[in-house]
Amino acid sequence: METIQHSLEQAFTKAIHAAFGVAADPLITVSATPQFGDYQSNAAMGLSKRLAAGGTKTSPRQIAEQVIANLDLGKMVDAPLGTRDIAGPGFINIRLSPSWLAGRLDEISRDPRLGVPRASAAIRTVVDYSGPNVAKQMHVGHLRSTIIGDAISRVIEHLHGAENVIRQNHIGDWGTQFGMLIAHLRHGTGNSPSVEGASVTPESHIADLEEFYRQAKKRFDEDAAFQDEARKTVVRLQSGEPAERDAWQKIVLETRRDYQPIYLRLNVKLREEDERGESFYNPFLADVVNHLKQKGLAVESEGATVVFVDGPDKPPMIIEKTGGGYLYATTDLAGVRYRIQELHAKHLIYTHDSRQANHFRQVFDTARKAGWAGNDVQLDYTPFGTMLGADGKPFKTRSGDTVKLKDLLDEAEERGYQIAKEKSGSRGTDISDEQLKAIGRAIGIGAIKYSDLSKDRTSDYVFSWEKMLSMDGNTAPYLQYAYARTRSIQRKAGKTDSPPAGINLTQPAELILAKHILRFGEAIEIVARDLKPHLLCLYLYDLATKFSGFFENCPVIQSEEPIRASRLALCDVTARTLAQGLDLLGIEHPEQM
RNA sequence: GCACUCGUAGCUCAAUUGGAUAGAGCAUCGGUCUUCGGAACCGAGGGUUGCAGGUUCGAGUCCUGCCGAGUGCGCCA
Repeated sequence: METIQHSLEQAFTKAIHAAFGVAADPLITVSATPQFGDYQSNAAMGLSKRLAAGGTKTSPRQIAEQVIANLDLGKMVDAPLGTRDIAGPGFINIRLSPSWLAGRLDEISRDPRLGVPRASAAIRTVVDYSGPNVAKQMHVGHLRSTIIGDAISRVIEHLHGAENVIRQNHIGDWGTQFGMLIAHLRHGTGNSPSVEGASVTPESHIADLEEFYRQAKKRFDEDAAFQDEARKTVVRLQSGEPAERDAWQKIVLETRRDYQPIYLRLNVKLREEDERGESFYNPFLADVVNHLKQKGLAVESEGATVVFVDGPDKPPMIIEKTGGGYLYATTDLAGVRYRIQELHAKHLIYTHDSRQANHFRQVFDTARKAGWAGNDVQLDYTPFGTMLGADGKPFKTRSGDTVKLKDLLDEAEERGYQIAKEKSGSRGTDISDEQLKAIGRAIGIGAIKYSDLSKDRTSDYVFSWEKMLSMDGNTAPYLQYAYARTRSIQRKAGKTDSPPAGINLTQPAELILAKHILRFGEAIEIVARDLKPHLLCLYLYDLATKFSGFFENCPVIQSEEPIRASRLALCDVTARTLAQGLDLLGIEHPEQM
């Protein structure tokens, strides 16, 4: 099923071509205010200029007139457009027919995809996100990448099919820090992590490793001889020495036990098979460097092998260190090549924080010049800002430490549980404690994810429990509540034997809600185009708000048939759209709250 | 020093590849309703979109300069 916007685009493109013999984007957008109708075409002004450049001077309004004279919108409108639909400098306003909208909504109510079209040509996409580090617990620094990357993946899956989206968890399981860690392990400190002790719980393992990491780092920073030893150890590890590899593997396994449960709690789809850590690319790195050398892109400089991406006078990208050893630029280059050549991806997306902007710009630029990423491959870096505390500084614990993700999720679930308990108590309903905990999880985890996803990812955002758990405004609980209300109405209405006789839109609030439901596909397409989940949040918030308006003004259960059936159907499509939207964000939606 | 990102109402955030009169929530103030889930509704005030130019029929959005905040910048990732 096509979106309304796309149908209008086709009709207008045809009309423009018929009138002027040119192909032009009709620039169809949703109208800002109802007085200008539902959609508008903004093409006439630009077209006037374009035709003037070709020697034909025509005013935008005249152009608009000729466009609508050639326009056939069929039953989408009650009457063909006329001069009264041309406004301002040459906007063409389109007011859709209520009966056509009702018929359309009827179709969508029977469509499992709710009017969201599949991509016309499926494109295989790799999404790189999360990327926790070995020997460390996940902390809030990983949160945004993990949930934004997952939401982007889900949306693209919905359009291009799950088989065309490959998640890649580029974990930090390789690199210089392992030289430090292994060297520190070998020298012994009296505080070595008990990486072999089966009697030790996974949690305490990780806690030990973190302390161990701190000690190793301290020693590395203070002791020049130790630094040298660490560098040599990395080289031995990277050339596959068994002793080093053994120590390394133990550390990796311990870390994995920490982050997989976190993904499950976050309702994030990353699994162990999505893992392609830095170590995975180890066998390809020498070849990557050789290839770049052969292409003349990589050169020796001050003992290292580098690519002067920005010219000889600017700091280069280092791909091999003095004395051997590769860096994360080399690994990412190998990743680009692997994803294109082996995974056959045509679209690579990297969801990492904005501090990596320069890094990815250099990697992409080099991958293009090296010939790995051709013109048929799209490379996207989708950066995001920092999570801030109420004080406007990076989010930390009161003592100034980074917040562990596990602790954050514990608190979210507890706060969600308290809300669920309080609300159910005030309503006097009978819900088991187990159910309350499940609802509390949905609320708490949903709130954390939604408060992040609902903001434009490029800017920093302020973390606030109070705001994200509010029942008012653009929050997860508000949307979850709206969903629960739709389901509550349906439950109260009981089973209706007769299938809905069709949807009728008579009240303004019904029409407003219906029009918005019909835009779901457009919203999803925009999210996929801009890779910005907050636009989906915005759509869902508007949907919930418009449902609320409908709910206030249009009695459902108390209405007479056939209005009752029509409104129940409206509730049902609303519910399913909310549910589908929240699913695409990876946020749960309990049947009752 | 160079580069990138950002600057919108008191606060937190929107504004569909440049479109018409810049919108929500919170907070503030005023009002309404014997409720299909009060976790309600209606209304008001609040803006020179950091500043100054420029491009355009049209700029919060694009360009230049300045101010302010953040981030990155040869052997960590």
